[in-house]
Amino acid sequence: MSTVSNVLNGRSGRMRKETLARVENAIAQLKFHPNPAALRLKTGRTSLIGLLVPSLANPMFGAIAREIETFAQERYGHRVLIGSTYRDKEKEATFFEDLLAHGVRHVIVISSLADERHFDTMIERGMTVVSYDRLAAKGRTSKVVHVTPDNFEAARLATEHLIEYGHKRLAFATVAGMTLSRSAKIQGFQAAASHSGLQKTAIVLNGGLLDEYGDSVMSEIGRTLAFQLAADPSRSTGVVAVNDLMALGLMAGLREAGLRVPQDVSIVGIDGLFLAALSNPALSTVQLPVADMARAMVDCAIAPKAEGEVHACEQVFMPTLLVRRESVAPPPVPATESATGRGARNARA
Amino acid sequence: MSTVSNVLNGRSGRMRKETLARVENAIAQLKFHPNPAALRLKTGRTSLIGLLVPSLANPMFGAIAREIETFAQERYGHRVLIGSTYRDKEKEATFFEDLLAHGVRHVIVISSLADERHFDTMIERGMTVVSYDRLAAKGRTSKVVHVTPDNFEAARLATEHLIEYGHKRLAFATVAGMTLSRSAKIQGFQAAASHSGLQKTAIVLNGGLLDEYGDSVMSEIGRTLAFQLAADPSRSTGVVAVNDLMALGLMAGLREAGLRVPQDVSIVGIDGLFLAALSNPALSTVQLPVADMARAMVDCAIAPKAEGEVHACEQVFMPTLLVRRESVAPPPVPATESATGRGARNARA
DNA sequence: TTGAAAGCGCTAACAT
DNA sequence: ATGTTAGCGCTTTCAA
Repeated sequence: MSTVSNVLNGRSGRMRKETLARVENAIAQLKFHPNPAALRLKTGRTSLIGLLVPSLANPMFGAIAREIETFAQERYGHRVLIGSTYRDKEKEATFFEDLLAHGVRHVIVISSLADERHFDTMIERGMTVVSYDRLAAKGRTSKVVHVTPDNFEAARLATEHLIEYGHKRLAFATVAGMTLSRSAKIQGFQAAASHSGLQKTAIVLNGGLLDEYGDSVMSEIGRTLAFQLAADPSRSTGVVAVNDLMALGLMAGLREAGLRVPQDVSIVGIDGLFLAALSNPALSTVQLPVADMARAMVDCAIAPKAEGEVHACEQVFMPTLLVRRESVAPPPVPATESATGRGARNARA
Repeated sequence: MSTVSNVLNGRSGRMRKETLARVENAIAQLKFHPNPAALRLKTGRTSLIGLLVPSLANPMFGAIAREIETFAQERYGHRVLIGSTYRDKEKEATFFEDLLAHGVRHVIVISSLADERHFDTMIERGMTVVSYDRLAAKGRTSKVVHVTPDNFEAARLATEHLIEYGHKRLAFATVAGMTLSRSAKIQGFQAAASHSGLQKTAIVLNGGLLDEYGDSVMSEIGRTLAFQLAADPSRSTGVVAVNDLMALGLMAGLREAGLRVPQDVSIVGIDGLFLAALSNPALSTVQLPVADMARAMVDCAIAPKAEGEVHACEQVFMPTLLVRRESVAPPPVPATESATGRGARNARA
C-alpha cells in the first residue's frame, strides 16, 4: 500500500524498477484514480480552485473566468469552484467559509470589496488568495497577491485618445461606490486632462449604485448617465467609460436621447470585450490583457511556493493597446456656445 | 458522537430535549461545521453540483450559470463546480470523470454534444444528469432529465413577427453543426414560413463551425453570413438568428456591408440577453425564461427523488414573449426586382 | 525495499 | 437515549 502511495507521489526512487513497473501496470490496468475525498481528508489539500466574481452575467468576468478555468485545468489539473458575490460582504464571507470547508486552499477573487482585510484571516487559515483589479492599500502589508491591469494607464490612454481628437470638455463615467480600480481610472483620466490643461472642464459622472442584481445593471446606469449628459447644454463632448458595458449603455442612452455617437459625443471604453466590436458605432476601447492576467492569477494561486517565501507580490499588467474603432471623432463645432443643447433640466450628477 | 451525528442529520427524535439543547449549544459555541471531505468520504455525497457550459465567455451561458449558481446555493446550499467544454467530446468526458472522482452526483449540462449516450454511463455510475436545450432523442429512453425552452416555438414566434411586418423572403441564420436545439429552431422557422405560403423563399443560412475558441466566434459567423447576404441581390429581407449573439454579429456585418437594419434587412434574435437592448438598432428578440429554466434544472438535479421513481422527465418552457424593439420594419419596397442588389458574387451558403 | 498500522472526521450499525 | 466501534481511501510514520 505505501509503495503504491509512493509511486503515486513520485517517490519512485524508493523501490526497485521491477516493483515500480508492477505497480504502474496495475494502476493502468485498473484505471486507478486516487479518490480526491480521501486525499483531501488525509492531506487537507484538494485539486479545486475557488473563483469569486461579482457576477457571472457580466461578460468581462465571463471572459476572465473562461481563461482562468482553462488554464487552471490545463496547467494544474485543477477544477474551478465558482461563486457570485454581487459585491456583497456577507456572500463573500460565506463563500470563503465554504471553500475552506471543502478544503480549497487557492482562491482568486475578482474585484471584491474595497476593504480586503478579511482576506488576512483566510490566509492565516492556510489559503492563498489572489486578488484581481487592485493593489495593496498603502501602508498595509498583507500576504494577498495582487494581479491587476494598470487602470491608471488604461484610463489615461483612453483620455489621451479623446484629447488627440480635439476634445476639450471631458467626462469620466462610472458607477457610485468607489473601488481601488475605479479610483485609479479616475486618476488616470484626470492626469491626462491636466496634462493638456483640461482639468477645469474634466468631470466625473457618477451613476447609480450596482444593486444586488449584479453587473448587468452596469449598462442601465450608463443609459441613465447618458440622459443626464444629453440634458446638459454645455455637456462634455468626449467621455471615457469605466468599462465597456458602461460605454455600451452610454451609447444606447445617448441615442435614445437624440444624440449621435461620435458626431455629438465621443465614447471610449475600457476592457476590450468582443462585444465592443459589435456595437454601432463600433466601440473604441482600451484592450486589457485578459488571458495574460488570468494565467498570472492561476500561477500565483496554485504554483507551490518556497517555504519562507514572502508571498505578497504585485503584478501590474499594461493595457495592450487602444483599439481604435468608430466611437470617437472630433468634437462638434459649436454654432454658439449652447447650440447643441435643448432647454433642459440641469441634470449633471 | 453518534448523538451529535443524529442532531446534525435531523434525527433529533432519538434523544431527549435536554441533550439536543446541549448539543446544539456546543455546535453554536464551537461554530462547528461538518467537514465536507469526511462526509464525502463516508457517504459518497458532496454538496457540489457540476455545471458544464460550452463557454463561459458566451453571455447567454453566463446568464444561465448565474441563475443556477444563485439558486443552487440559496435553495440547496450547493456550490458550483464549473467547466467549459468548447463542445468537445474529450473535454466533456474528462470533466465527468473528474466530477465523479470529486464525488459530485448532480450535474447540469448546457447544450452539449448532439449525442448524449455517454450520459447513460454516468447515470449508471450514480449521477443525476440534467441536460439543457434538448429533448430526448426519439425512441431512446434514457434517464437523462431534459429541461429546454421550446425552441420550435421560439423560432416560430420570431418568424411570425417578420411575416407580420410583410416580409416575403425569409432566412434563418445559424452555425454549421446540427444540434437538436438548432434543428428545432429551423423547424419552427420553416413551419411559420409554410403556414404563410412562404416556404419557397425561406432559406437556411449556414455559417462556419464553432471552433475551439468557443462561442465568442458566434458573432463572427454572423458577420460573415451578413456579407453573404449583402452580396445577394435577391437577398432575404427578414432574418431570424439562431441566437442573440448571431443577431448582433449579423447586424454588425450588414452595417459594414452598407446595408441598414431594419430598413434594408430586418433581424430577430432568440434569447433575450440584456445586451440585445443595447444594440443599435435595439434588437427585437424572443425572450427565454432563463431564471425559470435554471431553477427547474437545479431542482431536477438536486431534489431528492423517491426510490423507484422513473427519472426521465422532460420539461419544456415556453418562450415568455417576443420583445419588440427596433430591428424589425417592413421590407424595403423594391424599385425593380433587384434594385437593391449590387452585382455580386453569388455567395449564398 | 516493502509491509503494517494509525488516523484524517465523519456515519451507521450495534451494544449498552 | 447514549456510547462504542468499524471503516470510507488515502498518507505517513515506523518496523521488518
